[in-house]
Parts: sequence; C-alpha cells; structure tokens
Amino acid sequence: MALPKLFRKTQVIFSAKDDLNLLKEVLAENPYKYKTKLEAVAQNVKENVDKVFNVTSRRVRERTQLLLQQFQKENYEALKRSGTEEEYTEKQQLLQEIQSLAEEEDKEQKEKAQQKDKDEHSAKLIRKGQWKPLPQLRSQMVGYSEGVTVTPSKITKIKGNESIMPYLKEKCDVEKDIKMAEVNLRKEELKLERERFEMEREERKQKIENDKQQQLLLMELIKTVQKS
DNA sequence: TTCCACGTTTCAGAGACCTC
DNA sequence: GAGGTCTCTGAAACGTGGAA
Repeated sequence: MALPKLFRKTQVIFSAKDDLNLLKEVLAENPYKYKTKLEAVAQNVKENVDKVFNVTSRRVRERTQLLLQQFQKENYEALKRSGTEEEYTEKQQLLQEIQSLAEEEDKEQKEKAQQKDKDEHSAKLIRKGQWKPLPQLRSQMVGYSEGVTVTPSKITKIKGNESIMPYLKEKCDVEKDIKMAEVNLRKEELKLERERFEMEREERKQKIENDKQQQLLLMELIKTVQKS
C-alpha cells in the first residue's frame, strides 16, 4: 500500500496554468495514438514549468484522465479552480479537442479488434470444415456438393486450373473496394465531426465575447447611474 | 501452444491539501 | 476540526511479444 509519510513524494499540485501546459503538450504529442509519447509529454511539461515539478508519464495520464472526467461531467467548479475565466475557456477547448482525439483512437482500436475477430472466425470455420463457398465457386470446385464438408485441402482444388487463386484474387479485390469505401466514408464522417466541432468552438467564442460586451455595458451603466 | 517477462492500465487505500 | 477532493502508491489485472 502507500509508503510511510517519511518516504512519500511531495504532492504535485497542478495550477490552472500547469493544466493548460499539460493539455497543450498532450494535444501536440497525442499519447492516445503512441503510448510512448506520455514520457515526452511529462518531459516537456517539466521543462515549461517554473517550479520543481516532478511529473511522470503516469502522473500525466492520470491528471489528463481526471480533467477529462471533470470535463465530461461538466464539473465547472473543479475545472475553474484557481484559474481565470479565460484560462477556463481555453482549458475547455483543449479538453474538447483531446476528447475527440481519444474518441477517434478508441474507435480505431475497436474497428481493428472487430476485423481481427471476423478474420479469426472465418479461419476457424475453414478449419472446422463449416466454410460455405460462394455459389459461383461451388460449381467449379472438384467434388463439391451440398452437405459435403469443405476442408482447407479441398478448397484449393478448382476444376480446370486446379487452383483457387483466381477466386481468391477476385475476393481480395472486392474486399479491397469495400475497405476503400469504408475508409472514404470514415474520412467524410471525421470531416463532418471536425466541422461541427469548429462550429461549436466558434459559438462558444461568440458567447464569451457577448458576455464580455454585456458586462462592459453593465459596468458603463452602473458608472453612469453613480455619476448622476 | 504454452510459458515467461515486461509494460500498461485500473483500482482502492491512505496521506496531503483545501474550504468552510 | 470536519469533510471533501486531489494525489501518490502498490497490487492486481490485462495485453503483448518473444522463446521454447
């Protein structure tokens, strides 16, 4: 469990500025894609801070996680702690971008895992002899008839050229086309997502600007009332 | 395929710190 | 001083890659 008081490291307290530094580094390095970048983020944060700051890759990960959690819960008070309104707004924007990064990476990982599962399932079916060739191939396969088990050795035998290669090539081409279509679709989705995010960011900026103007007007009004 | 080593992530306990 | 939050820490769980 935790070390006795004597050996415990002094606690690192993140100020609003430190958080901003950290978030900027996280956004620049993207440790969600490359885990090893956590170390680089920690190093950069250390260099950019004017105090003795013992930040490890683990601390970077946990602090970012905590800030994201607060952001997701819209925990205004916690995020705003010891920071100005501007810092809070900047922090929110950075967190929004980091969240998008994390979500993108998560989606990619899930897609990869799904594809792997699919491939493993197909391979298993072939090994078990439960694989069903497409109709156009069945007529060309040596000894194929309904109910006959298709084993790995059988699927390599095709009437005429004794090879399944042309079929596999065609299958591969079709799969490649589907994959390309999926990739293009994903690109479109990402583009739309980014546009939406930019729009929301603009709206937020606009709102802050409006609030500022309103505050100024209010101050002016108060001054005028006080004078008269 | 199994085993092992190593790295990463998650969880829970406890101390440090802050606010009221 | 009490209570809540943040941070640090070790342990366990999990993932991955290489060797046998």
